[in-house]
Amino acid sequence: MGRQPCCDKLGVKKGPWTAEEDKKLINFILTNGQCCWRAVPKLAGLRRCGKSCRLRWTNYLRPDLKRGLLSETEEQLVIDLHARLGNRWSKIAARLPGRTDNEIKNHWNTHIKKKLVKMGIDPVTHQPLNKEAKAEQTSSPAHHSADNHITENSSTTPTEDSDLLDAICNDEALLNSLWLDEPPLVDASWSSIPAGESDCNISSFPSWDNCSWLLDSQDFGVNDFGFDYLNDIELNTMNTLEMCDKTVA
DNA sequence: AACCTCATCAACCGCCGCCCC
DNA sequence: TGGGGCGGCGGTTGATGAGGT
Repeated sequence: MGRQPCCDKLGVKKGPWTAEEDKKLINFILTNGQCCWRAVPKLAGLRRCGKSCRLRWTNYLRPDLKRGLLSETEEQLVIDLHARLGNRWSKIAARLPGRTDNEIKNHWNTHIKKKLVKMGIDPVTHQPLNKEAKAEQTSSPAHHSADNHITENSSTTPTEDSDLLDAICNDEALLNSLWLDEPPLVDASWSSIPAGESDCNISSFPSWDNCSWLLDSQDFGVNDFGFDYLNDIELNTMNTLEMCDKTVA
């Protein structure tokens, strides 16, 4: 029936990734860049599906990922974007540098949904759950009521956060662009590497000269520390650096 | 200490749309 | 132009840990 599976199921490993597999995948992408995910498992020596490799990389190993809970500003932004875009997690994630669609989706399902219900807002429609809201429904778009509720219930939000959110929410050009396939509005993490620091042969990546920290500290994203830390790490990771260099060479 | 329940999140599955031939 | 291949997306699952009894 239907289409063929994305990869040969025989001999394809599933389940959680091991550190060894992560290393192989990182090394391969450092060397070759992101290309032809289907071929990656074979070339990288992994018994994994190409999709699995892509997912592992984009959701966990990518160096520009933030880890940890979403900040209040990010959460508010997710709520507002969801009110306008619905479950288009990738579109929403594109507006939150360092966050993945999977992460946002998970956070939505585990935290924000409950939060909204607690606030009396339907997380699907962003309309008030009580009936008196029905009149309002006819006169105002979904995002307006959601905005109002969120604003009313976020008295603890710092002023600058509100300003940022307002600026984003009121920027019609930005919102319109969400429907287009424009590049992210803000994604400094890939472009913040000062010129000259990157000797890497992967032009679209930030500097990977000091990448080997990743092999030992994969549970953290670059943004947990800021890029400056890379220089400090360099001194402490010379041994693993050598390993990385050998692999690249 | 042992068991149970719930929450979290990494990973998988299947569908869709784009691109190329 | 349509069929196949591939990447990407969103929904869902299941392993694991935390908290409660």
